[in-house]
Amino acid sequence: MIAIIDCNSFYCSCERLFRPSLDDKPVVVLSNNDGCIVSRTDEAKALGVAMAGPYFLAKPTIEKYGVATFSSNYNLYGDLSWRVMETLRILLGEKNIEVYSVDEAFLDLSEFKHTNLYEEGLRIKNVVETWTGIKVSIGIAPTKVLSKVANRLCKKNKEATKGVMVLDTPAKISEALQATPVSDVWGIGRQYALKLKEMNAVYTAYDLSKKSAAWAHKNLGGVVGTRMISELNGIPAIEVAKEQLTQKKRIACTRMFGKTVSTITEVKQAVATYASRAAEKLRRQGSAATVVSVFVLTREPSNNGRFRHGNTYSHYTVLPIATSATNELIKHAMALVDVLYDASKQYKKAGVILSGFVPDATIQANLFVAPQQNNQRKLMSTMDNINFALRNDVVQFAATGTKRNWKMRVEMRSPRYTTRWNELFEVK
DNA sequence: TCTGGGGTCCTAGGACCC
DNA sequence: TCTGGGGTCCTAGGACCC
Repeated sequence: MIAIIDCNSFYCSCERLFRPSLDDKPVVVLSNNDGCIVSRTDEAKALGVAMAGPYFLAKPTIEKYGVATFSSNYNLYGDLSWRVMETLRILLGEKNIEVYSVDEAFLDLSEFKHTNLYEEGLRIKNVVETWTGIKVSIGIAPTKVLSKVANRLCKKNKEATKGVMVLDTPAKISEALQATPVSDVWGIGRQYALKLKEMNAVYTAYDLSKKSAAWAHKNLGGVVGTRMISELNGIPAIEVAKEQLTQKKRIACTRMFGKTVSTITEVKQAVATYASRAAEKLRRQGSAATVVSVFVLTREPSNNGRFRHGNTYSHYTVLPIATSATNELIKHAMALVDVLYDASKQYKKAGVILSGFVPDATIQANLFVAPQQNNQRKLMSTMDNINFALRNDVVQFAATGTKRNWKMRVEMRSPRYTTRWNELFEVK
């Protein structure tokens, strides 16, 4: 059996941890740039605050009811996420946990064959909540997709389930599938939901489970679809990952600008900053990149009242020799901006994506690089160490600029209680 | 006026090889 | 002269996830 453990309204729960007075009050957390609502509590939901909706639309409701509102504080959430996952590792053993996202993990429960899984779920939930202060819900079933179904239902009915639901018989599974709209199945997104609706006859997860594998292969993205049918029928087709994927295949740093910008200087400063950030992540995982790509997103005039994204323009460079050096990567990224930039346009967003990774060690062993490149490596690691120790990006490349008009807004961020000494929680 | 960011996997189709 | 069939690798694009 497989469990999915999921933190309830995770970002909001993190904020509540340091503001217990908000425990039964509505709370929302905003995305970067204070653009969208990315987390909301049940109380905020009850007031009609839309999930993933733009902040400015929800603002009247939020102000009317005095909903506590926070900008994203990723340092805080990352640290609390680590505490939750560490608790699970202690309880179940590292090899039985797959950390799926910042607030979710799959657990392989095959070692608990002979115990009462509902009781076991309650126990895990209890320990996590006691040790970390973060409330969680647990769904347990024979497959990942079904555990997600269980998790969703137990969240919808916290009182009766006490936050744990086990689907361990065909009858329970069938009942749960009938109570789940097909659009809420893990793996069915907007496009597929629309397609299934147009095709008629598939409204619930149960309806979908009765479709053939061949049908799903044809209509739901090939093997992805056949796996889905198998999983819904209780036959595992998506393994719990045995080893954590620590090496990313692609590293991106992209941001909306705080306001639209139009000069090439501003675009370049932003892109240089993102390249620096991406390069740091790259070095942290011990990789070097052979592909640098840059994209920019423009602001388009008048959208007729309907939201529309601007157009994106992207371009990439394949490097002759892989590198992890910030200055190298910035240099290539700057050349790409020169290609992409159009003075007649206004820009809302830009991003840098690194890919084509090789282990950084191979660079060291390369006899054909000039000796300066090895000095560069020392410079990079010194920079990373200083920035890590002081936690404030004190050492930077000049190309990233000093004024930074384009920097995103974080107007309502709470203190980084657990990761900055000078923002520690204070007790009188 | 104001709509996030960072990933993954899969498929189709083209280029190239023997 | 005959121009098949199977394999690999790459890229772009589409779908999904939280």
